[in-house]
Amino acid sequence: MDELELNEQQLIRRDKAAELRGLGVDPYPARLPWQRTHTAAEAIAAYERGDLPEGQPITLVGRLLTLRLMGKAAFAHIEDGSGRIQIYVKRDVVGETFYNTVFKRLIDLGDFVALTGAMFTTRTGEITCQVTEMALISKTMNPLPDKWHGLKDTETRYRQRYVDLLANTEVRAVFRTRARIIAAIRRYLDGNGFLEVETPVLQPIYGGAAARPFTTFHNQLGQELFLRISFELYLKRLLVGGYERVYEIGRDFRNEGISFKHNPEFTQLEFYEAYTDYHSMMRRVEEMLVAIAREVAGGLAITYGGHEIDLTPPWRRITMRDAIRETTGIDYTNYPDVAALAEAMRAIGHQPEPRSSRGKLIDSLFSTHVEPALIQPTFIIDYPIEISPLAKKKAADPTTVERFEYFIGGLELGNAFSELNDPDDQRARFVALREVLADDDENIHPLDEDFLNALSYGLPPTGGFGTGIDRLTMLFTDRSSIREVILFPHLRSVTG
RNA sequence: GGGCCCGUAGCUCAAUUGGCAGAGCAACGGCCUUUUAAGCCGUGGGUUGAAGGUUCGAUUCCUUCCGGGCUCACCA
Repeated sequence: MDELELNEQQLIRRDKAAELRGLGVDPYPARLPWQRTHTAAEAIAAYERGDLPEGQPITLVGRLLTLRLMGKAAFAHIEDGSGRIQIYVKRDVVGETFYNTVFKRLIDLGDFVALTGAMFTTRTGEITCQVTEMALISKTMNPLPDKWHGLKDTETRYRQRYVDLLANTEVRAVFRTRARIIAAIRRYLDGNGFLEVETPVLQPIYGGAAARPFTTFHNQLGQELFLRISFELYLKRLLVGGYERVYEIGRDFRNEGISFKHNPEFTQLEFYEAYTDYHSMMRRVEEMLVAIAREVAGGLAITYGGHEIDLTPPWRRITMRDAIRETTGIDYTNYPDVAALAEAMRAIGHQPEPRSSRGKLIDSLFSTHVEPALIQPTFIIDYPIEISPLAKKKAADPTTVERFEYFIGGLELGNAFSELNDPDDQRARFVALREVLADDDENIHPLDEDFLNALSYGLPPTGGFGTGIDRLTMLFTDRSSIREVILFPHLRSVTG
């Protein structure tokens, strides 16, 4: 550690560690001096139940968080994984040498301690452990953030999440909720006959979404590989293989801009169900979200961004055409060519990107004027075919596909289709897409011949669905940025 | 990538029109045996993100760079 530049407080703590060693106290002992008998929460609950009579010794462990030193006695709070508990340390009880030298001078806020003592209630009514013996079990070399304000600096919170977590209990709660959401999803899908599977993260050909991939290289094979941008094409192969219901929860990687709702790697849930279509998928999504909400929100009413949201099914279903017509007055079916639609958009003050396809214009109209207002749960159904190459056409209208996205709190949360299972149509769509993309983008998607081959062996009529776990977590924890629900969000590396 | 905003002590934040860089918590020394944002007395702690410029004088104004936030673009 030669080149470490230590500040005053770090130097003092190192001196204290050295002094402890001089006294024969290891600041990082290999094991606890006493076996822990209770967590903080268990000790308080047991005392409240009357299971811990006055004087019965217990052993607690935890991090020292606050200290109120009053001469020959002190109150403090320690915190373990279950919560906080107050402790009371009296010089007469723990001994003068320990109290004056170790406790008062050499143990700091932030240090981990073990202690034995008995429970009692203070004059002000707080359940407290009166310490008879205490030992340092791990020394902290940095001061903790402000005990009242916590750690606020956004950059430090993300770069040093461990400090954020230890200082801000509400941040720990967010990631507990995230885990409960994922557990609820698994429980729901497992309980409904879905098989959890794992498909390749490293793929020779990427597909299933319109995103730029990260590329990597297998040295021994001399092969370029892509980090997956979706699971879709692999999961549908599994339905060809005979599984009727499959799902995967895992990481997707997209080499694109970062925003409050985009992280380069994010967690996705996709599930596919044979012998259904997008209408059944809507009912499944409602049912699954209800299961999650009951689990993590205790009911179907949640608050997001100051809005009261009611998740009670059935949710509103409206076609993209009607949704756009309702808010902008533009019925895009009246403008079959790109130029006319762009002109109509300019007439309402919208400035369309010059070289957009018709599908992109419609999408842009939608995301600008409709999406932000979709606060209550809403299915937007029936999308333009140009922006939906993996969805089945509507029988009555070949310009439109059987697809929905669902929105809650103004957030786009997920996407689903009646899966396109005609191999020839699928090939035609891939080819058309390639031409569109090659036109305005260097990002040319390779044709996945093996996927087309799989379709040629027969994919049953299938409903498929994908949703972002990170955004779901934003919804259920009322966070406005995806970085608040990813433990270690991607940040630019610090160079200078 | 574009636009706007931000970066001051370990943490949270001040600093008037360009005029001696401060407070609370934390730290250090002392008093205090039921406190809880404990209290009281005292002390130390700064490359004001970095580099350059303007000026008698820059935390403050200008330029470039680094990092972050919001936003736009991108995201079938």
